[in-house]
Amino acid sequence: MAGRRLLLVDANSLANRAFYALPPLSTSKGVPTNAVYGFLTMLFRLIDERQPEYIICAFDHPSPTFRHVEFEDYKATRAPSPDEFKVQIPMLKDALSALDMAFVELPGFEADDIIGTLACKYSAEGFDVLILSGDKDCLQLVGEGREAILFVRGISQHRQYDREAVKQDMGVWPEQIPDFKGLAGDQSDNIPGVKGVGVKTATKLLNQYRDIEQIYANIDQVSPSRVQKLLKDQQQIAFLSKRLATIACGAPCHVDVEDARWDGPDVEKARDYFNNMEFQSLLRRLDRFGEGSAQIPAEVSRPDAYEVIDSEDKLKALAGRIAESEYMSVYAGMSDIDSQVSRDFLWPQVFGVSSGGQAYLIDFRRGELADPDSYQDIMWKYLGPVLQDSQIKKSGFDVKWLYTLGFHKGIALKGFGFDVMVAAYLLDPTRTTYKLEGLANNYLGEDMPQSIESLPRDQRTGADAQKSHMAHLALGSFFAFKLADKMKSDLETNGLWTLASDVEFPMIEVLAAMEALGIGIDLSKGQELREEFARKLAALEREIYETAGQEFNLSSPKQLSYILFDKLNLLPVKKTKTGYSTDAEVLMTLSAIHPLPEKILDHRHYAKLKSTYLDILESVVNPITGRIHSTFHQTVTATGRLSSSEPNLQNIPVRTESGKAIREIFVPAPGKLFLASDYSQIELRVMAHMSGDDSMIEAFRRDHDIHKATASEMFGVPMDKVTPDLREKAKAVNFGVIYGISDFGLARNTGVSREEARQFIEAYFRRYPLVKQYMDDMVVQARRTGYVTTILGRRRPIPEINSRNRVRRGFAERTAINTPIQGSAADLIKLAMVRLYRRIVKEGLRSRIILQVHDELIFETVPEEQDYMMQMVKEEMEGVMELKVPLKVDIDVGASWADV
DNA sequence: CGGAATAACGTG
DNA sequence: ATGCACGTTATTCCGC
Repeated sequence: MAGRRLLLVDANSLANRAFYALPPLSTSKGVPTNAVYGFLTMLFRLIDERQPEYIICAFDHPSPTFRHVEFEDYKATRAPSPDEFKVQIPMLKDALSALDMAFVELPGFEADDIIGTLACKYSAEGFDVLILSGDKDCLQLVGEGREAILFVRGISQHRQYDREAVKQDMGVWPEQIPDFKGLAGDQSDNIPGVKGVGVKTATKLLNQYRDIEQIYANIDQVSPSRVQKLLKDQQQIAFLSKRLATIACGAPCHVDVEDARWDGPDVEKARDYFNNMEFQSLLRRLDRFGEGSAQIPAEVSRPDAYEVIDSEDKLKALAGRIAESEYMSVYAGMSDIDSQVSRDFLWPQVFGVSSGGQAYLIDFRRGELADPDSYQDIMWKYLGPVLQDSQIKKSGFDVKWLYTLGFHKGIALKGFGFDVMVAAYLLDPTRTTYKLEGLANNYLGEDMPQSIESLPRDQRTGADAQKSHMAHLALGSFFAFKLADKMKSDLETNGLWTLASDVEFPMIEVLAAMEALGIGIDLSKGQELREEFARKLAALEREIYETAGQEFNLSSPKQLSYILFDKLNLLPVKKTKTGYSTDAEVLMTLSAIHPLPEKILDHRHYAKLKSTYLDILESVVNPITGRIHSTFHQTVTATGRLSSSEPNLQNIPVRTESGKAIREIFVPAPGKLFLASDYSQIELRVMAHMSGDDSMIEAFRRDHDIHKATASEMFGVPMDKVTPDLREKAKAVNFGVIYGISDFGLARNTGVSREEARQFIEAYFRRYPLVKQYMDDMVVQARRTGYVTTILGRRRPIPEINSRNRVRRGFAERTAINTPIQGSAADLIKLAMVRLYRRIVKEGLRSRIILQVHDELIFETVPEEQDYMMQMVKEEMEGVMELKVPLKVDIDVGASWADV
């Protein structure tokens, strides 16, 4: 039985998180407000979700704590808070007063201690205690009747912790955390810990012995002996560290919980306060407090709280209800695990729809609708009109799939204004998966019924799994609806709403259209080429076996390694994790002293092209359309680029002759043409713009060959005296700079000495000083805010930027330099695609976008539109945004992909 | 036998 | 230690 809910808030840590997670918001008079605003946003979110009856906010007291008395260096490594933060603490207390919320502070104690004391006391009295904080310190308080909720990654996501979750995350149980810090220390609080004992050792020890006391009681059995000695030598420090890390549960803090009962804000006072602080969105939210959670029926979170639609009558009635409510949310998951629906363009047989606060499961697998030949017609007959009615506002999860199905039927869906999957990607493009259940947990703190895919293989059969999956699909539409509401405000607070509504959401339809149309393929030409490659490979294989003196598996690096380095005694060039490397670079080096490596390279080249692009042709050609329908993924890359798969059409060969032969297989439909348009040097142009470097901007404005111009600058020679060799070197530096290169990397790539490479880079930055400045700025921005942004405000978190590990930090720094460049280029081409798509639709053109390859668009067009398209596409792409440098687009038309 | 890890290589 | 972002292939390895 659930007790009364008490929410304990670590106000300082939450405000601190808000301060660093949000941009420096301020009132029109310049008073900083981001910490207060973020704090309230997070608090309100929790109140919405958990509806606590009692709320107490705890503040750190500015006086020294008992920990400072015991250990004067406590928290000594911590930088003092900036003034912009400090001034917001009193403001925050005013805010709480205005909201009629209780808060406490206590001389000599930190907020943690107050929370610990109250948490222990009231959980013992039968309250359900919820601890809200911005850092992990509070996790040690989790236990029977005490849960913690931590905000992670900015202010938009949070995670709830019970005992199990703490163990999973930290490796030890909550009550062991002080022991853990006693051993491993805590850099952020300057708790020393036992020197020489790290996270791993501490976890191991504590899983073996319950706590530090037990460890020392059995100290002679502790192994290895190195650890035993460290522990013996530093016993005092270990115990001191544990005391410092232990949150007090006996602070002299006397709060009567009844004084902390919270029945909602004093709306008048709160309105005045929010007006003063210019918190527009919170003002709007204020009105919602009165309504409570009435808009969301409580029973919908029960797995059976949905209505099954399994007859034509019910479907008809549902369509009517949707039309009346003017709002719907859709969630189509796989109806079963091995379903081929995506490949055959069939509407799923089971899917969830939600409208007017009610969840529905439309089920075409049983009852009178269960006819595989007609169910789609029935589906479109009743739902087609609502899906095409732009007046009925829609949201959903992974809407692109539905768009694709619609397009395949020749139907254009209308009214979709929000996609939860894409929104989640914008809020955090570095997630590995975007599954609805994970998002519901992270952003709403709610658990969904499990989908069949999320169950282990051996549990996927059976009635329970089916039941759960059906509930997942039906309620999924409702969770998508709730998430859309929540995420919209998250997007707004993070400055991502324009990007979402102007680019990414409209992009969904563009991609769906591309996928549905696909690209034409000359299968017989493909088979010919495949046979030709097979013949070449067979010949090479014979030669190789002869040269090597034996047969072996050519595609096994391990066996090749034996041949090269053991049998032929060639000298290894570099190592991999498991042995000697045989990659192209190594083979290139070795080809100077032996004939075999070059043949291997040749073989690898043909083998790669044949297996990756030719052997799979039949399996990826759709039997109905006869074309290849790749999937374009909008939520995969960390930078904002698209990716493509099944097959990947973004890495079709182009650099070699035999590679180009593969491009000839891709052909326009009869009577049509390909038109290709690519941005010239878009990343360098973006870098010139963002850095504001005059010399580089000037070079682009004069339309100079940029690598030549760079060579001229770097080597101090006139443009007409730049040799091809100097140009190549400058080109390598130009590319290297975009990636955050080192002298070592440049040397390895160009073949010059490291010292020479260092001089190149130095010369480069001397001539383009603002480029250097820009790179430094990106790293600083990442360090300060934890993320970097692109031209349209797309964000990428860079969590490792402050890592103590040099290698990780190095990667993070290069990522911080590269992402704004690569990501801004992605922004620009996506915006251009949306505009081009709209123009094509509006002007009724017969041309279509069929592919995007990062800086290049491929269209299928007709001869009558060729001239217009060439001019129009160029104009839209070059004019997509006014930068400090012109954008330049090259356009070509041809009868195959190889021709353009 | 199936899945994960590894090495290699195609593209921008 | 050592240049960014991806997806696909074949082999090898591990555990059932």
